[in-house]
Amino acid sequence: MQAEERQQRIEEHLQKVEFASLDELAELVDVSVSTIRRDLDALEQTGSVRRTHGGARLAAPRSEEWVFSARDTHQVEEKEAIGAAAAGLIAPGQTVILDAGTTVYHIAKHLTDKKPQIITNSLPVANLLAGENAVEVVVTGGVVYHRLGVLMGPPAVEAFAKIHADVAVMSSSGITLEGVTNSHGLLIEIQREMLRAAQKVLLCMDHTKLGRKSMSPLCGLDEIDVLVTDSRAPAEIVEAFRARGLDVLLAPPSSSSANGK
Amino acid sequence: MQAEERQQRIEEHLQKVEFASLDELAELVDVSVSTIRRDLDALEQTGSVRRTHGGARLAAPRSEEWVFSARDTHQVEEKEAIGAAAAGLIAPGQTVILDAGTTVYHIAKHLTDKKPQIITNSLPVANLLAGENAVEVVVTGGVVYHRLGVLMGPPAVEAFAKIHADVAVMSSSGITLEGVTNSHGLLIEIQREMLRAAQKVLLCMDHTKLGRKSMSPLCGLDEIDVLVTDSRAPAEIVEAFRARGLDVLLAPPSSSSANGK
DNA sequence: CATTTTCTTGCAAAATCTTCCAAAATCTTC
DNA sequence: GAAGATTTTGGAAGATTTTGCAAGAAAATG
Repeated sequence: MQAEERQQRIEEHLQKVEFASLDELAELVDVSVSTIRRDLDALEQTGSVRRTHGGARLAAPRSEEWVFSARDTHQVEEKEAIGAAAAGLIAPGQTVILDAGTTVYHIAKHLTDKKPQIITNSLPVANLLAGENAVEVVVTGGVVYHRLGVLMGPPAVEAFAKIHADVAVMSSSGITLEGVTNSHGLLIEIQREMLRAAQKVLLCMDHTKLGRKSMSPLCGLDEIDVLVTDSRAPAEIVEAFRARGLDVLLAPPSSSSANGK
Repeated sequence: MQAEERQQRIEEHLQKVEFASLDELAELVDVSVSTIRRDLDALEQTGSVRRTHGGARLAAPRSEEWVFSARDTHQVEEKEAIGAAAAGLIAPGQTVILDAGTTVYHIAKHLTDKKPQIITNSLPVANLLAGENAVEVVVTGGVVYHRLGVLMGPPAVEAFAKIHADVAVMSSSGITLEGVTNSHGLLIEIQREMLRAAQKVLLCMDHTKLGRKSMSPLCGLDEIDVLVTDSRAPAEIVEAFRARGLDVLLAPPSSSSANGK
């Protein structure tokens, strides 16, 4: 069996079981544990799998960007770094649209100093910022989509249709040279209104989303002003985007963090 | 089993039972108590779990982290009792308007069995019910009022103006024979629309609010269908309301309570 | 205040990781 | 095809981490 085939099988297996031990994987593809170690190292480089002691776990179960959970453990460091970097692009007092999605949630945490006016359709974000009284939060109406905490439906669309904002901070589940795509079709309409309402658009996504294409097309690259991603983004993809005139900001690994074990 | 998988299982278990002893957890994942201790320390670092003597509990039991829960140390038992009693007046599948305010929040907790459709302008309520997928939650738009998590302003008013509901569950800060009053002037307009939209109106308030009058008049007694209060309500006031044709429901002290402490 | 339970700390055994090397497989080049 | 170079694989030795246990400290219980 080829190395690639093996790694693909490992990845597929992890899709099912979420966690697996080295022995389990070694038996699955019938090679030694040493080889499994090397395969997992390779898979970790691409970001799809994370090593643990004695085994490995899936880096991103499901199409997680929209599955909101306070204890989201996937690419947390990257998202934190993206959050800090993206917040640096917001000027104090600006009117900011915040999309739903876990990456944007991390950005929201860094915005309190800027005393912004926030408009959002994300319950978790509204929740997070509602306690800060330096921040004015406007929530769109809509039906709550279970698990995600996103407000959807006509009221949400209309709310964005009526307003104007300085910046929109958005995320999606894929971007290629052909444009930006999102896995969640029902959100597309709302996101289009966000794009329209904002003067400047920041698209924030961790490196695993680069080069990926998902179900529904959202917009072209020309509608994005800055793509904010983390420093593990493959250099050639970043270059390709830059060549197309897209401004790409690579968030440096969190040096600010103090919680490093 | 890997450390990470173990910790995830512990967390999931705590999601269900809220509290667990060390022995219970040790048996669940089949390791020694020492290891459980270390796992819990790790989980506590991430903030998802809180250690106690002899066990652990969920760090954030639901999202009670709302600011208002801090001031909500008053008449909690009464509010719980009112919550259970008022929930009994709601039929399965009904469309229910939920007001903001701590008393109504307690009612929301008892509604999940009824599979209702909820319309609310309260972020804490939306938050609480967003996780339940038997419940459909519609949120009005609006500006978040700090501390309370209420959505206010024209979008909130309009949202209620456009709809119709079977029941409105409301609260206010005072009721006398002259009518219902509320201390928060900005909410009055929204509450008037709730009254108008609903076919049946439940007014829920603990006994300390009876006979009190506060700043802004909201409506007359004839617009209320049932007043739900706790059993410590003064008998003569209750009689007076009943004499005026108002239906008064006295919630019995919570016999159901098992969460001592 | 005595008893029981739980917590901390230190340590040794077990499991796992890293690094290195030789055998096997694959690829070049002729 | 064959000889040599390169890559991949499996395994072993030593370093590192994790685990379970035990003794004394601290806390809860009545």
